[in-house]
Amino acid sequence: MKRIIAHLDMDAFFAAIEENDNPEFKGKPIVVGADPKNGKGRGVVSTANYKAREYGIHSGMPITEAWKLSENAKSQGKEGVIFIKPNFEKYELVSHSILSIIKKYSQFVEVASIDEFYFDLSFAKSYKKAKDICLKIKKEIKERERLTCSIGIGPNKLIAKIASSYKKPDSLIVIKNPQKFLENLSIRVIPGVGPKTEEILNSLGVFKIKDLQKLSKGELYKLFGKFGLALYEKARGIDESPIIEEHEIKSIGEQITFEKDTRKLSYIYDELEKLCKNIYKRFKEEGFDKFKTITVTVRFKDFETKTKSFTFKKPIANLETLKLHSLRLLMSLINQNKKLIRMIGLRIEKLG
DNA sequence: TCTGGGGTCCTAGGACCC
DNA sequence: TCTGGGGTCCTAGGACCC
Repeated sequence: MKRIIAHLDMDAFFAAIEENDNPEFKGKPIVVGADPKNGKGRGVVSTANYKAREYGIHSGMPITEAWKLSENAKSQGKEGVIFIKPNFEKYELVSHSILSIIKKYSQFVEVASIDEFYFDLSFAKSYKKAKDICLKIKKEIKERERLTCSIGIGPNKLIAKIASSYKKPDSLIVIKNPQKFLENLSIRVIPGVGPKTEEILNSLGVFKIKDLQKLSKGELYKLFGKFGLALYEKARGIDESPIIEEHEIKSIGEQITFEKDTRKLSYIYDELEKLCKNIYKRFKEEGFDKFKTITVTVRFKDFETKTKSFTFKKPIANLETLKLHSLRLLMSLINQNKKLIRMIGLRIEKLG
């Protein structure tokens, strides 16, 4: 049985929602992300709308850099960027609405992130019919939420995913011949190939997927281990991974970057206590009542990042124990050196 | 003035058990 | 002349994704 898989990716999701909610933003460059604080803010761009992308702004970029690009644009008589803090509760509601639309058309849906979904359309039996279904989904999302999305359709999740991002925004692409489709694409479009893997492959003269296809399984295994074997398959458009309808929660964590690097212990303790309380609250809300492992992270001024974790012999259930042990782990990390601290984080795992 | 916050998965060495 | 060997858990770090 040949599968037909679709991947739906919302276009500039957070920014598009904000545009809809604030008609006065229409047609203007918008950045959802950290507060730029006149060029002194800490954090990055979460989503830039397409107008802001024309200024060279993109997600992941330091917010200070986006702010500078906006100032430059203003000095050239162009419109300044509107900076907005993200409202995840709001985006979560829209995400649920999108999911409910997709579920009207497909029984098997995977929520890959707040703005990405995989779904199975094998029952349609042909790419033609699968495409018609996706056109209807796009139309319904447009009518109900006034948002556009890009959809890729192919024989598996890998191809569907690459296809959905091939011609954003507002696209719908069917890939009938994965081999040919992949040939001239950059290795970077393969999920799991990030900056490090790209650099290693580039150094071997591998830039496009057709170059990658020339490396043997053995060579890739030597370079990347288990991931290398997966890469061998991906380069050929092969991917048998299933649609996962329910993702189980494996860990719950939070982190906070301070406005200014500090070593003021009373302040750092207070922040750690807040992390404990928030995480514990979410842990309870998710219906868990036990955890076994605590991991504390400290990022120093120079960005060096250390973690320390501790696993209890028996599962733990109370907030006081979390506070006590996270403080103990934090202290041992802080006492490793005298550097100012930029960020602290806390995560609990082995939930039950 | 660089570099968020929420996650998952993998690796590698050492401990420990049978 | 010998220092097994496989499985699993814990810990720290790193790559990657949105």
